[in-house]
Amino acid sequence: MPRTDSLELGELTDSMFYILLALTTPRHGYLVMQFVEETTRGRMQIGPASMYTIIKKLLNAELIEPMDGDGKKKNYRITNKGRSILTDNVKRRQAMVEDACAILDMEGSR
Amino acid sequence: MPRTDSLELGELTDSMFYILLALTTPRHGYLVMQFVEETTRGRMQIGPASMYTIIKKLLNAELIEPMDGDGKKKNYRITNKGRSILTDNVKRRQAMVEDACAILDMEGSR
DNA sequence: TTGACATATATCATTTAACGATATATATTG
DNA sequence: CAATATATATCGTTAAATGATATATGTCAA
Repeated sequence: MPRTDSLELGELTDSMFYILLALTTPRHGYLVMQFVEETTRGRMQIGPASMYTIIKKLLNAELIEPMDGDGKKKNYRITNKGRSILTDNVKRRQAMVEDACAILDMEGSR
Repeated sequence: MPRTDSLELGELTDSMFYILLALTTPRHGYLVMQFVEETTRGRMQIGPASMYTIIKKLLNAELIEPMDGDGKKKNYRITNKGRSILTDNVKRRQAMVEDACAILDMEGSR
């Protein structure tokens, strides 16, 4: 991950990927953490340190934007730029699975 | 990725994933670099620094093992443990794509 | 034959990513 | 009222990737 900022290349880490996915619906940080744990059925979980660190980074890169915010909760949602990068990354990951399936004996990508 | 060693959790980074995939056929480092660039059609490339750093790590974790070695070339191949972790990681990545497709409007995972 | 380029391996130092630990504050509920 | 859940935030550390660099051999064309 290092040496070059992954976002500058449009590459999302796994954590960024799921956080962006969560923010296709407006949510605040705590809900995002829950979303990730639920939709991955516990496969992946993101704690507060990672959460808020990454939120800050995604805001900075304008892949998400702040919204209204009810009380002290801060809501965010994905931007068009964010959505575009997210779909690119879905395709990139899909390609990885297909590459692997072609080389291993595994049946197609689903 | 930090804080906890990804290999101890059986999680492969993208680079490790492709290097393991390359070593389903015995190859030496330089060929692995070429393999990655070719099978990803340039999408991903791994330079020598990453290559040999990761090879060392995969050897250490016994996901790959050394072979014969012709002259100064050092050949490696995936172990059973490595293959098992690789297929787990294909499934994990497939699940990510499916999670994303279910939430975005994208058509199924292929 | 010599200079350029490809092949092949290796290490160091740096940057970025993830995250455990910890702190703070409010809301809920038993 | 105390415990737990909700909610956000930062610091310091560990791990991952890699640019730069070094070395050595092989190949091939001018």
